[in-house]
Amino acid sequence: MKGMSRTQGDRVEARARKSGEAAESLRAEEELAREAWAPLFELIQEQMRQFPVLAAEFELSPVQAHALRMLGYEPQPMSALAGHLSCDASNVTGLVDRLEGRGLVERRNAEHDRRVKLLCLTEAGQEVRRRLMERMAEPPAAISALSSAELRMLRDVMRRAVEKLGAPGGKPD
Amino acid sequence: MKGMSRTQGDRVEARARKSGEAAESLRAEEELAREAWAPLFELIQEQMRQFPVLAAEFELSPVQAHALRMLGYEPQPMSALAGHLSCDASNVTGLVDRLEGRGLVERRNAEHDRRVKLLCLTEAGQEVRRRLMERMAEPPAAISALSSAELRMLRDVMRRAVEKLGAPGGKPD
DNA sequence: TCTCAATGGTTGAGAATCTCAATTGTCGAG
DNA sequence: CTCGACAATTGAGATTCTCAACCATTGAGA
Repeated sequence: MKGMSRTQGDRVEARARKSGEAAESLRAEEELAREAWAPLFELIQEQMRQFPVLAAEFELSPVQAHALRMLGYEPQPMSALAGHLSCDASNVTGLVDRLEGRGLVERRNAEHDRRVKLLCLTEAGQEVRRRLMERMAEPPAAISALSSAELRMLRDVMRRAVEKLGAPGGKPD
Repeated sequence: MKGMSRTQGDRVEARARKSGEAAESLRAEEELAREAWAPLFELIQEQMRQFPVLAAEFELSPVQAHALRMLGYEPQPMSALAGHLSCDASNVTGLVDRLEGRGLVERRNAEHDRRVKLLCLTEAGQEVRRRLMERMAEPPAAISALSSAELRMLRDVMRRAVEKLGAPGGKPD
């Protein structure tokens, strides 16, 4: 009921050791989390498998699509994009080269620091991104086949879940 | 295995046109599906981002990890793996070369057809796969932070959702 | 039986993606 | 002003990917 943010793992086990019943209950909850995670993970795998196909609809590689998604908000330095993509900075250079070559992205100099280059979408880039995001917002068959009641539950629970992630990118637009 | 992806949209609208009320209800349900999908998609993006890191824990590339996951059941021909990975057959050759080079996978000749080579995990491969799967079954913080009631709902709804996928790989083990 | 199109896998060319190490230009603290 | 830190780039080398061409085998039909 009170779904306070609860950093699990060690802390949970430490508390659990204080009482046999509590320990049992917590282990049950952990098991429950695994059970809930399993089908979710199935869906994720399926989506991961399809993502390259989806990106190809826009003649983008998976990484390019991901990058485009991340560049939707305000201009970001290359290093920030590298962070979002969890990859080396040197990787981003070539990636941006190709996106820039296609006229989807622009490098601009930051006035406060001449080392950094800010990435922003061009008009064309914004348009492609808009269509891409729209396409990605289409729920897959597995989801849209659920009943209204199920959808409502799913929505509410998942909203509460992602709230706890700190929500690095997803609200605007 | 043709175009399952786009089914719902058009068909829903076609049915909707038959009745004003029904149309409204269906549009509402579609909107609901989008609302439920959005936070789910957030989570998926986050997991996709983390997957390479997770695979690296086992010194595997993302594709290798995915392949290992798919090879858990019975021996499969290379073409089947290509299908699971949604990639060209020629791609699988090199991939399997490297996995075989590491002693995780074996090519065996199928007796019923001398063209096909069946892929099976070695002992070492099974062990790595076991640990990999165990690691992937750990729910992320966003999920395990939910309450028991929420987890139960999520589990039940998601189980019903993935049932409709035909479940190509996920039960055994 | 012989032929031949289709199939499973491999090879080679070429592009994109990735990491690591080294480089260049810039910033900021001592 | 100097020096370590930082942003981005470059270059080498590995992996992943697609496409086209290829080889061996299969299965079916003349």
